[in-house]
Amino acid sequence: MMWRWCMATLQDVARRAGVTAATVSNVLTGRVGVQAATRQRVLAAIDAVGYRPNLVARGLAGGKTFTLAVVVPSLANPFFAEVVETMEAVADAEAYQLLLGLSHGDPHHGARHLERLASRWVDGYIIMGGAAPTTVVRTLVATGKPVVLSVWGTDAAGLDVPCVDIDFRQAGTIATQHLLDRGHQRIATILELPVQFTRLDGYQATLQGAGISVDPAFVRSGDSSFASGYREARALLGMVPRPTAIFAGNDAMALGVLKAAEYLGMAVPAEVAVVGVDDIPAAAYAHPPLTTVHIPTQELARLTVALLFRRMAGETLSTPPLLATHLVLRTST
Amino acid sequence: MMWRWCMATLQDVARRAGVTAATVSNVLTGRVGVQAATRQRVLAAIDAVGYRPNLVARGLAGGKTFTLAVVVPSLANPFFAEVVETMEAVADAEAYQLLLGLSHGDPHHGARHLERLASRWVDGYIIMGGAAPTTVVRTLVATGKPVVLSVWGTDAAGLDVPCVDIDFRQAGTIATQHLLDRGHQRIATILELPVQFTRLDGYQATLQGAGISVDPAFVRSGDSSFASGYREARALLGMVPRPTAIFAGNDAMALGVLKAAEYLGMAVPAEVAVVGVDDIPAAAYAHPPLTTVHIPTQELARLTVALLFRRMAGETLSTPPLLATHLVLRTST
DNA sequence: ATCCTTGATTTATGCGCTTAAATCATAGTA
DNA sequence: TACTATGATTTAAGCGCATAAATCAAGGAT
Repeated sequence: MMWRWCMATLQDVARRAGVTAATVSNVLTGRVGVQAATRQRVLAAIDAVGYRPNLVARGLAGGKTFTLAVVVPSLANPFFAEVVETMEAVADAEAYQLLLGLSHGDPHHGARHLERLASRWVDGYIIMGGAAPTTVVRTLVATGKPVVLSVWGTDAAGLDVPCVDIDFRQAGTIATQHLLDRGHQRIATILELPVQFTRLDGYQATLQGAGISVDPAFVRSGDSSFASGYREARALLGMVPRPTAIFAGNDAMALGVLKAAEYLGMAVPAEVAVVGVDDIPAAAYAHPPLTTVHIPTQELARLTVALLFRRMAGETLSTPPLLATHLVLRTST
Repeated sequence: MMWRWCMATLQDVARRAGVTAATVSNVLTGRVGVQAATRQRVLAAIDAVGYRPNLVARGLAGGKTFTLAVVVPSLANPFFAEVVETMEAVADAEAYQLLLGLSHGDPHHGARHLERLASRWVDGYIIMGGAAPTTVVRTLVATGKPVVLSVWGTDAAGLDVPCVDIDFRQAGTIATQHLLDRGHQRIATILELPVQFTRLDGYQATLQGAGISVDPAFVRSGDSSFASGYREARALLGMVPRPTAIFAGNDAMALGVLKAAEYLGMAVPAEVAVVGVDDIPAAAYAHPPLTTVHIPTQELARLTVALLFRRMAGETLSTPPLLATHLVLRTST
């Protein structure tokens, strides 16, 4: 027989207090009234033996594990790291803990996580950034388990799940409009497609709104990495006529653009203006400090967890409005 | 009665295969031999009903939860984020999942996490960067539960726990020696004390080894943030005579130093050389790209989890040698 | 004094699984 | 043929807790 690290059990407390386990359970849960005197004895016994409820047993008996699953593409991305950080704080305040699942970029990996998480009877699921295939999410939702998606993108529409998301179209609009306001006419963009499609949409609409036709050659595709930002910027800045401003789909790529400009000896923002999206800490330290569209990560995290709790409480809820972004003006534009 | 999201149970499988639950359990665990024919029927039944073992019940019955606790100061720090990322991958390969606990900088908060994690019967604990008070760790260890510390610093010596750590003294030596090699004589440092004490030690020893006396005014104290690096660098670079090189205890502060130099219009590395510690992604994007001492986060994560698994398997192990660091030469020196 | 109501406490059962011990079938030995 | 050893399968018990149902003890109304 495997040895258990002997912690005191309900039985131990009950014996010591001269009552039955059920009574102890009652004072603990408060579901059923207990006389003041016995409650005192029980409480005394509890801290006499140093009793701590066993959440495994409690989970099996009650069907509630006080665990939230958070499935995320990666923590190497500071955006997700920050969001998870805040989610943990919010969950913690409600005595929940997070079971972490990383897809490391492979949705099927995320799917395997979900399967195992289901075996664990987690109380609710948060799935972010396409960390699992939509079909898998659909079947998970079909089981009736509480699920909330976050930064899921466009294909969440068909799903019957609340999805907390950022208004990335607005981000594209804000960034592009800002560059227009600065007097730029030839504005290029580097985006990870199709993920950042809405950003492209905002970009295109804004240009067209200003009566500027979108040059397909000015729309480049990256993979959200610094390296791809650098590579595409090198390409863009070598064109004739070259763009005078670049809107990058995220800050990592924008930093790559800055580096490319530096490499080419082009002054920022004099010769080329750069704007990113995210507002990661490194953006502020960049050279020059990066103008970027701030994404409200904390608000996103808080809202996501809050919705999940409401869903767990039985509410049927719908997708909330997209969270607004705003420009953080620094000196790269 | 609370409703369970009805998943198939062992009973269902057993009924369908015409055997008892124990037999199904036997084919699942493989602990006891099962005849090939019945095994086939059981396996067929399993995927006929779509059975998934219930890890909660399994945990209660078997005392093993396939869960690892990871208690970390913060994910906002990219160092920890990267480590956790790798730990997750390693644990995942062994079918373990991570229960995340963040102390958000307050060890007592970490302690509360540990307490709750104990109630969950997690199979093992990884505690990093002083995310819980040493005394609490000591009592946890005393219960016999598998614990491995990581980047714990000096006060782990008294504890009877393996502690995976980085040779930060070496990091200090490498950085300082590199600056000496570059011909610098007046080398200042910005460190978070007492956490980064060993770095200071390496710094001092190296200077003394070179016959240079350590000027106390050149040793400044920061809090590992960009802002503190900036602030202290402003102070240092205003001194007469001013230092010609600055060794920052981590990259965030080093980036602050770079920014301060830029603000003061001082060329890097011509007028002041800067070296950091960590090798975070942003270091490569900095202006100029930051020379820094690389910390092997992946190796750290892998080794920590590997040790924990060995400890969980019953081995009694001791603290492994400190992990070596190495210089990443970029253009800030 | 009797009955009923109300609230406190206990009894009993089960959550889904593991596992030691018991039972059963089969083949091998004398 | 009877008997034992071997391996497959089942039975039984329990992990620690929650909870519905049963029991018990008072207190209030009649």
